[in-house]
Amino acid sequence: MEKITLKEKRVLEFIIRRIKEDGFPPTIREIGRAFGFSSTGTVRDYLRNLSRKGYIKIFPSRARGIVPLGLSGIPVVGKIPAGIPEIPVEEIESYLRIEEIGEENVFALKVKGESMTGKGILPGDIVIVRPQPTAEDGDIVVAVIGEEATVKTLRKERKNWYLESAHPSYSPIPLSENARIVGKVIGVWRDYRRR
Amino acid sequence: MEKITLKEKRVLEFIIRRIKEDGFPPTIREIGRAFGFSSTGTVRDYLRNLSRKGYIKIFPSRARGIVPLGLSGIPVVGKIPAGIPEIPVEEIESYLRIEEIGEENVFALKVKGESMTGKGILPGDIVIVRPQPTAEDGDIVVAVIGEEATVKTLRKERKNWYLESAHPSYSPIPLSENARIVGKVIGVWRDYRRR
DNA sequence: AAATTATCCACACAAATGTGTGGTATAATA
DNA sequence: TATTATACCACACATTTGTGTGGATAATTT
Repeated sequence: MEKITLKEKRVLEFIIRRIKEDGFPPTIREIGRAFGFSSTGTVRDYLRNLSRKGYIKIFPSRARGIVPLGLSGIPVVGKIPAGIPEIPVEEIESYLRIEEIGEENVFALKVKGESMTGKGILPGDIVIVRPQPTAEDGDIVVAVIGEEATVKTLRKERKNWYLESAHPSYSPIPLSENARIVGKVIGVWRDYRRR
Repeated sequence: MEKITLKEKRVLEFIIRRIKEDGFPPTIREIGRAFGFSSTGTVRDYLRNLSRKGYIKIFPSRARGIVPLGLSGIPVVGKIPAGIPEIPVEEIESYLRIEEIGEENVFALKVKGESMTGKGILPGDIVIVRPQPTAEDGDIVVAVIGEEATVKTLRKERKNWYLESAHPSYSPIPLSENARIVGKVIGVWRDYRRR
C-alpha cells in the first residue's frame, strides 16, 4: 500500500468515523467543513489521492460515493507499532470484520461447561455456528444430545461417527437420533471484559 | 416493533443489501428503479412508513440519508432452535457486534507460538488489544520483549511484576525496560475456516 | 535548477437528489 | 358505510452535490 501523508490519513479517518457514526459516508462539502477547507476542489484533490493510493473507492457522480477500502473494523497489525495509539496505516495488514461473515443464517451460542477447554474453547466463549446437518472428520460441531446443546469434535473411526469431548473425563458419543449435529463451529469469540 | 407489510420488508431488505454491497445507502430514485416505481413519491411513502414504524432513520434533506435501525450482527441464541435455519426472534438473547467495540484505538494482532495455549489462546488466533502501559494482576496482556510481541499473563508476586506464559516450558519474565506492556487483551477471535 | 508533490483557493455549472403538491384505485378496518 | 391504510402515479422545485476550470504557495524530489 502506497504511503499516505498525515493530512490524507486524517481525512481518511474522518470518513471512516462518519460512516461508523452516521451510517453513510460524508459529502465533499461535509469533509471540507470538518477541516476548514473553503474549496470543494481541495477535498476532491484529497479524495483523488486517497483513491489513487488505494485507500478509498470513488463512485463517480454519486452522492456520498466514497467507500474506504478494507473499510472499518478492527485493524490487524503485523508488527507492534512503536507509537501506540497512533497506528500507521502502512502497518495495517487487514481489517477484522466478524459481523460480515459472508454466510447466511449464521448464529451464535454461549458455551457452557468445560468439555472443549482442551481445544481452546472455554466456558463463556461464544461460538459462531453455521447450521448444517453433517460435517467432516475433525470439525468442531454443535450437537444436540438429548435436550442439551454441546460443542464437540466430530470423529470418524472405522466408518463410525462419534462426538468427542476435549476433556478426558467425557467419553465419545456415537451419532444417533438423540445425538445429532446442528451445525459447524466456524469461529469463536471470547470477551475478557465480561468476565 | 410495529408490523411491516411484505412490500415494505422487501424495500428494507433492498436498502440493507445495498449498504452491505456498495458501502452506502441508495437514493430514493435508485430504490424506485429497483422496484419499477416511476414516481419518487412512491418510494418516499415507503420510507416514511418504515421510519414511522421504527425500521429506519431518515436524515432529512441529506442524500442517501437512510439508515436501517434495529438489530444487526450475529444473533446469540439461548436454546438451540428446533427449526434451523429459521431462528425464532423469541430465542434471540442478543446480537454479537464485535466491530463496534466501543473503544478507541483498539487493534488486533495474530498470535504466533504456543505460549498461551494453556489459557485457550491458540496460534493463529487474533487477539483484540486495548493499548495501555499497565494492567492488573491476572490480566492477559500483549508485551514487547526485546523486539518481539508476545501474549502473556501479568502476575504480581511480592510487589514484583512478571510476564507469565501458560506453557510450562517458559519461565516468567520480570517487567523491565526491555519487557514492557503494550496493551491489554480484551478479546480473542478464532476463525476455523482459515485453518 | 527544474519538475513534482503537497496543500490550499475561488467560482461556475450540470446533474443528482430530497421534498412538496395533488392525484387515482383498491382493500382492509372501524 | 365511512374511514383509514396500502399502493401506486405525475410533475415541479429548490438544494445538495460532484465536477470542471484555473489558479496560488511552499516544500520536496529529481
